[in-house]
Amino acid sequence: MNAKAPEQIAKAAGRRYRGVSNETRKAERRLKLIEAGIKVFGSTGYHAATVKGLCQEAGLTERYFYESFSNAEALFTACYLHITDTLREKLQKVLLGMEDDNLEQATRTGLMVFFSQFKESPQAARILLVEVLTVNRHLEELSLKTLYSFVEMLETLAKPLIEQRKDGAVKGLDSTLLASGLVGSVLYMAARWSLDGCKKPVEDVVENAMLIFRGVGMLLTE
Amino acid sequence: MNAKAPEQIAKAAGRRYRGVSNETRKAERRLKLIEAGIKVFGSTGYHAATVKGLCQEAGLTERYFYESFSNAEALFTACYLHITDTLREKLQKVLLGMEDDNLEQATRTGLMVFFSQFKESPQAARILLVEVLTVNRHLEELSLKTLYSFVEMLETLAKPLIEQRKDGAVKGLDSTLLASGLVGSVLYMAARWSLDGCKKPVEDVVENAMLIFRGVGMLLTE
DNA sequence: GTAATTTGACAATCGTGGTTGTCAATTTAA
DNA sequence: TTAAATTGACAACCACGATTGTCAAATTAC
Repeated sequence: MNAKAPEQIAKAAGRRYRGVSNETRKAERRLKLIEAGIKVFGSTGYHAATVKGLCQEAGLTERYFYESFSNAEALFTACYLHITDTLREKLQKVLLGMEDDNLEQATRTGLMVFFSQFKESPQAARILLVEVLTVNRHLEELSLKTLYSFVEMLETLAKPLIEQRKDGAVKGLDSTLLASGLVGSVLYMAARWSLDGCKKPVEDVVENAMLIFRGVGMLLTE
Repeated sequence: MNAKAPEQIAKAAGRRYRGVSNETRKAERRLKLIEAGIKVFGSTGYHAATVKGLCQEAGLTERYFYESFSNAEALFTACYLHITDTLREKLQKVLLGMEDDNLEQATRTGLMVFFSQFKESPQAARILLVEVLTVNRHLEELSLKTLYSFVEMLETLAKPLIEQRKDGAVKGLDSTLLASGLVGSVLYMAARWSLDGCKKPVEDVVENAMLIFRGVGMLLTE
């Protein structure tokens, strides 16, 4: 008996309030909570956050917290996905318009996007890099998968270079390991930059990062 | 009235038990707790750890926990310092015997020490890199200082290279930023390696890391 | 041997925060 | 206008773990 009479369906859909539909209101609240989550989790840290505090930051009460999320972990997960999706989208957008043969320019652009996003929201950066590792096993694994997806982007970009080296001229070369190293270098440069208040212009930071990428590229090609 | 009669001093010193002195027993318990802390904090994470659990792992009861540490944070701090001190010692020992002019060899040796330690105790690695950032502000700052001290080691090693570049041929070069990037690359390679069960021989991992270092070195010298 | 010290096990207390429940005020649909 | 839905504020309940306290068994000093 799951079928419902028309008026029951209408009832389930809820009524408009302040001019907005039920679903829209709910979605707005959810988004507010995610934004508050990024702010709170990213500044005081996941484990110092409380449901009450998250609600206060979002300007909502507990009732609406549990409407959208079953607990703080669930909200955190939503925040994390929100951040990675946004970043991935931005990266893909700029990389799609790139020429295949201009690896240097593609790299530079990708780095620019990353560091800009980082400067824009250090809280998001902290969630992305640190907090996610300390919430639970599930999120730790998710983070590894995500990191890996970025590593793969890098490997795809650099594929031409590595192919040339299939002859084994660099003994024991492990492209995944290498790409992980490059990703790590970017993250730590961003961390240092952030600690110093992001004073140095993004362009300069990118140039320093490019030094590392170019160095590796040079060793792989010559 | 802080002066004590001789017998009171003797009393304060405690009596021997199972053949060991008071202070020694206390020190042994402290060490046991630190070792248990590294194991527990490094596997289940700082925030999932409980005092009872730490005591159980150490084979001691709460009484002795509070004898040496006022709370879990205090134990964590002691664990962290234990790890960094050990690592720093090891690094300094191998680097002291190095020739000044053989930068490549010094770097390789340093990396070897680091990756070996990492393989030996992934728990220590986790504490060093992740957990420390999520305990409290104080430890976060301590971690930054520590990281910075390693960055400085690197900068000192590489000083000759960077001096050559004082002429500004590399625009906007920032040695601290660059060194942070290199440290980050090492850490992330270690993380990836660890995730894959540390199957690949340390030597190979070091070679891949050397690729990044050598690349940077090359760009800085030529 | 005996009293004092040390240890081990564990109960008792207490504070914090997650989750649920209540009620009055606001807004809507009719 | 009026009943129903929605919202906001906040109290109530509950679970968990930190810290302290108690007591008996083991060990020592004399």
